[in-house]
Amino acid sequence: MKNSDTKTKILDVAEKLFAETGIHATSIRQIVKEAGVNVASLHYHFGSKEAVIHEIITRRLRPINEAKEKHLDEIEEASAGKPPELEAVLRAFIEPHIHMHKVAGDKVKIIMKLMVQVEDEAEKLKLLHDPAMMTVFNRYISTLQSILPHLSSSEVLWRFKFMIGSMHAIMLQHPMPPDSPFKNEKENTEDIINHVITFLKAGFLAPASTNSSVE
Amino acid sequence: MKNSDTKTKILDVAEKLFAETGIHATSIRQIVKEAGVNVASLHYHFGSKEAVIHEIITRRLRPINEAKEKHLDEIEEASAGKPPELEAVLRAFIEPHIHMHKVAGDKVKIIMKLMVQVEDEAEKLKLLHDPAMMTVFNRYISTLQSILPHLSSSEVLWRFKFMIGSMHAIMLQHPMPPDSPFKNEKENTEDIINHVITFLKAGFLAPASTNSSVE
DNA sequence: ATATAATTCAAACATATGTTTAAATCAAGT
DNA sequence: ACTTGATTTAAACATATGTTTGAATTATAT
Repeated sequence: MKNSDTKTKILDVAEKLFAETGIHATSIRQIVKEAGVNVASLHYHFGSKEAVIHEIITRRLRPINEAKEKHLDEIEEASAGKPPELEAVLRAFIEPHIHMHKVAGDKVKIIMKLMVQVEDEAEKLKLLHDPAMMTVFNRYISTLQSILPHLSSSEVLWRFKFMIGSMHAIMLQHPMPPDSPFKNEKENTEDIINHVITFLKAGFLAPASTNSSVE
Repeated sequence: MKNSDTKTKILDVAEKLFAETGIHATSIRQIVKEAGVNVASLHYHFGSKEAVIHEIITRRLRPINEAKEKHLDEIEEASAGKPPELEAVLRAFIEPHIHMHKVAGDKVKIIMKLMVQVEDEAEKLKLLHDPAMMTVFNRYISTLQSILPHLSSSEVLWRFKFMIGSMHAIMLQHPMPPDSPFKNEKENTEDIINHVITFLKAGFLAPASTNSSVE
């Protein structure tokens, strides 16, 4: 079927160009040229450039969310009613991202950037409010709360956000300047996961922060 | 002096519009219209739209970096040769950001987004490699390493990056959907700082993560 | 008051953009 | 072979974009 051939070719090329040049700096003409298809063909299949962006993001995010959900299912089943291990929950949440990062390489970088940019754009694409994604988020937050009952729900949510921020830090690969004495050696995926899990586990297990307003 | 009047007016309006509509979705015609100045006046003062973006970012980032540097100077002086307290170092790094967040409000949001977007754009603006900023970064990393000598320099750098990611999480204010049962109550600045400091302190104090490569 | 420089302005420039049109080509079923 | 619907194509469309021009205006200093 030529149909899906053209569609996936457009998505693949667009994703690559977005990652290289940036989303707005990439025109649909560049995309169709490198993909070897006609400009009207893109509109025929997707309807608009925005729809292409949307599809690129969801295509990557969907399997991540499914993996996250599946992992949490397994963990909950294994722990049989009792709150599961914190580390297991953190790994379940983080590994799908890092794994995708490993498979898709720098393309993931643009996904994260796209999400930031998309949030920027008057929220025309409400990907971040995607119900499937939010359902998974809420499940994880609930589980974390059950593991850490002494923390207020607000504090659990903050720590959850810090976790996402840390993951972004990994995937965006904030650059250090070439002349900086501090560099990350080339580490394998497992090492990076260990780094972040160690850091986050300690962070989540920290005692409740003092509240300035009460007393 | 009219000069600085027009310049700052352009910067103020541009910053506001970028924050509302996004950087690429905002044209210089919108900017000059709302600022009440002529389109050529913008080019006269700044030379290009890119230069405006650059100036908006540096204008906000400069005082933050200066505060960070000043705080670290004070801490080092007070500790007199010995490694300073971890919490003091973390507060010195984070408070200037949060404080600016308090003063500039949602405008800060766009600064963070701008930095992500700018990094996107073929790195024409190399703000993230700004020497002043990197010097401060390196000083903080060195100080953290001296406090945590048992950690490899690579692990210190990772935790430093996780800290930046957590700060981004605060400033970008990752939205939760309106119907989510999990929300952050309206908390004051001090509470948020306490949340993140508690989290980060525990994370930095975590033992070294196990390395998968050496046995 | 006059000369010089800085600034503002309306208008035009050049072009890159996302999108649409309508004809041509291809695929599949009868 | 013929018909129908899906797909691809070249070309045109409409317009929004950042930028530049050159004259007009304003500020500054002699």
